[in-house]
Amino acid sequence: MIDIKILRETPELIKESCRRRGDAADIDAIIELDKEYRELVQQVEAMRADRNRLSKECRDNPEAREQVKDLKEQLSQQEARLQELETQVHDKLSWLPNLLHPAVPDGNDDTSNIEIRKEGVIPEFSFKVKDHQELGELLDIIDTQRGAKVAQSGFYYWKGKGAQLCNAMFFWAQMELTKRGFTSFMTPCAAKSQTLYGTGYLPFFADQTYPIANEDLCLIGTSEQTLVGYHADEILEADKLPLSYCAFSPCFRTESGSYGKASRGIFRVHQFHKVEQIIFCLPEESEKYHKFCLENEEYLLQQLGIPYHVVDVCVGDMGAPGYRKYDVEAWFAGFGAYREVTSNTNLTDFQSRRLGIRYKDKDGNRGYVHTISATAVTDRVAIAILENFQQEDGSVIIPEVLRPFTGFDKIEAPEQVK
RNA sequence: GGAGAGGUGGCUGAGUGGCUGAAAGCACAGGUUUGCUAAACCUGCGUAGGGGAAACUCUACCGGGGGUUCGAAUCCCCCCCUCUCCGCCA
Repeated sequence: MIDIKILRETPELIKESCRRRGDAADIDAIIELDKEYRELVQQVEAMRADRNRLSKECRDNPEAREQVKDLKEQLSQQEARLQELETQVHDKLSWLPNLLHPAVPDGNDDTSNIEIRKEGVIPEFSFKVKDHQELGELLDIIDTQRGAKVAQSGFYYWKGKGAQLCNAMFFWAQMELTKRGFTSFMTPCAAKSQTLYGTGYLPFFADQTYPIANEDLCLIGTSEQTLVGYHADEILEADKLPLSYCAFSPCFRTESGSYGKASRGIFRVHQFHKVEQIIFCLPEESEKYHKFCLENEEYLLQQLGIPYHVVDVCVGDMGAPGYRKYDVEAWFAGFGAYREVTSNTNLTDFQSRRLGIRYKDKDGNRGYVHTISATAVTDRVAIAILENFQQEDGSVIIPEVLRPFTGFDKIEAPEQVK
């Protein structure tokens, strides 16, 4: 949610952000509505003051009662109009995207993202590489057929050593994050619409969510929703900040409108799994912690031995709630390209304002905290492991850091292939 | 699923029609006392919005919504949530 004061005092900031994002919101119309609202508020409050004053006289002066009755009738009409205006302004404000960091690149889609750095050595193979779908079938560790049979196309099974690999990776990532000061969570996998609204998923990504029939609940699209919502309507002690939380959860997304986009294998699916990093911090520190989360993402990939590059995400590829975003794209030998595995967004006060998450310092100063939302690892990282560490016979070498958790160092190819 | 209890400020908790934006305690902030810590005592202390240079003042808020009334935390209706007990169950 944009601070309405910015709208009143420096609307050009918001216009500029909307212009760069290609958002056609009519800012002047909102300002007009707000102006009308504020004028009416003054009127209504003056009338209420009169009403209250007269009411106090009523006990001793029965004549005042008639006056108050008249006044109340006028007042209720104005109050109805006021309510209407308030709702309109609020609805329009809900749709406004966040401001933009000045350095965010222009552009309409991911082709305009700017590579910041490249790490790791891209593996070379002396044989024809397989993609994860092929490997998954060959090794009997990914089953999309039965995922579709049991649930729907877009759902899948990890099986055997594939499942063990994922469990190991997700557990390891959480251990690494707790070493870096994160508190681990397991969260609800459903959240009410208010929580989704507060985190900015509604109204912007309404078509991406799975609602639960007959309930005011949706399956979570990410544990960001439940972790950020955790502190809704709370005032946090400034000297306890930052709060760093991580969680493992399934993530459910309808992916409506993205059919055909790199749909082979399990790269884009209706349910994936993720370890998430969330930080609540003071506004002046959000850039620092935004970078901190990026360091964590990179550290994890480095430890796994996966080559990647970091991109500065352009306006067109960034969601409305984002102020600045870095994506990490890992190398996928099967695709022969870098593809997104993690993303890291500084949401500034966009979520905290909607959710009412504030801080208070020793001097009694209050404000809205900033939130950072960043991926740590997802199934896609496991896919990158399969594709990058495959051997000629289709077997896959497990990264060393995961071996204490998998209990094996290789996913063997079946006998007939050898 | 059945039965009961309850939702008041950062927390605990009074409060059944106007003097209650809300007692008291805790916590917190400032001060006095003190060799240090502790304790004691005094003072202050809800949130949001509007007006004002300020003092101050106005409006709203006691789970949410509606109603009765000149006036509601308090009375009525609907909804939501939490807790306890019973049943069922991972």
